[in-house]
Amino acid sequence: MNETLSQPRRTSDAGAPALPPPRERILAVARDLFYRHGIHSVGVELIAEAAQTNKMTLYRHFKSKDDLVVAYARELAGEGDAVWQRLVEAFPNAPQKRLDAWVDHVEQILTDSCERGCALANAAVELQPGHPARTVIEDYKRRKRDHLVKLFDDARYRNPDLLADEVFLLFEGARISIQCGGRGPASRVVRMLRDLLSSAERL
Amino acid sequence: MNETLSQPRRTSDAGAPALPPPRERILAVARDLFYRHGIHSVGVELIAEAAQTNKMTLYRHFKSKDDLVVAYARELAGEGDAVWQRLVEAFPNAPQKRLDAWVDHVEQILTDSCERGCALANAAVELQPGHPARTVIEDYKRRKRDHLVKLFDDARYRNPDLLADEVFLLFEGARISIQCGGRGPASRVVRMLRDLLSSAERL
DNA sequence: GTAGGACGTTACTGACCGGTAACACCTGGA
DNA sequence: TCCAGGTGTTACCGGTCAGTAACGTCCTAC
Repeated sequence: MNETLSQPRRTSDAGAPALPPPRERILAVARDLFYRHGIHSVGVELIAEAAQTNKMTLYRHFKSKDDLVVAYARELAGEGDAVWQRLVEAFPNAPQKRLDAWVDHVEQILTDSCERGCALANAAVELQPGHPARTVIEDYKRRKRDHLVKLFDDARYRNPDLLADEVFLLFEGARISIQCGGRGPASRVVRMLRDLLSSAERL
Repeated sequence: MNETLSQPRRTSDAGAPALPPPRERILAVARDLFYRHGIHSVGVELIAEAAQTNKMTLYRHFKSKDDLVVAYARELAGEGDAVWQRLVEAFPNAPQKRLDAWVDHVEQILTDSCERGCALANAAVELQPGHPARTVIEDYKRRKRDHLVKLFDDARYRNPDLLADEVFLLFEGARISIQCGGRGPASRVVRMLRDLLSSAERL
């Protein structure tokens, strides 16, 4: 009845790999399952078990499933923002290189790990308008579009706003179309981007 | 106990507006509710009541909710195909006019009634891979892209495939972005389309 | 007018799921 | 040594939802 080691070990004293704290494990698992199967299709119990913990601990860290969903959206948005920050830090005074690096990044996203498109867009589809996570998503998408404008502005394109819209929509369209109809059109989007950027007018 | 007129009248003998048969009412309501609130968020009972009927009748016309979802997807896809068919019939030998009419149609879709983006794309997001409705959606999206290729080919564009991909992705991106972040970028997509088509190379 | 088919009504089942209570356990620190 | 906080375990509640059974009612066609 009295099982030793019923509680997953975090300290690495016994050769067993040290686990991150439960909150991190839960978020990591939620991220994977929400993305792969959708938010509505994944129950909290499944998440807790996959995170090697249980529902009670989950509810000690998140007030509700909706709260977990908000944290999920915030994490994704935070990582997206971090990408931009790293890009700016890596090329603070070389906007063209920054732009090239961003296109490479897009290419990598679209070829690896994009089976189900953009996780935040998918979440927006599943979540009713008014859900607290939706503002997180909408704010992030606006920020992303603004980052693009700045990127093209810094790279001295003539029409950064219009160009940003175009690139933004192409990217969004590529990811949504990957999951309904295959990679056909999306596979050529990187080539389109490069052509578009090389032929667009500059100051 | 014995209510007269408990069954909605279909015959138009008493001034009451004649109702379409139950199956049509159910599909019409499902279409509205699935689109506005998402498939998972709408129960069969709600659909039946909104269609002025009941769950039993619904299950006499559809084997299961999944079956209803498939019919929903098929209806949407069928209407999309009908648009193309009408376009071809209206301008059988005037590809340029056909193209212009299609752009007008896109403009109309994006300005009216697109609050929640593309219903089929949303359904694909909500439905697990392997759901029978997904093949309907994927086939339709592929067909749509092929129609675009033919449209640009008929209009004697130099690179119909690439152009079709570009236009397809812009349109898809516009609709997904409308529901996560507002109409900002999407509001300019029609202008982009016209610019793109007028500046693309022709034979 | 009668038989059959389509529809309405009520009630129910069984499963799932979000969320909570109560209690036992282990660990680290004072 | 003992306390406190974080965690695990079990069991449970209430609600929702897909799907079904049984029966009554109406309309239509013959």
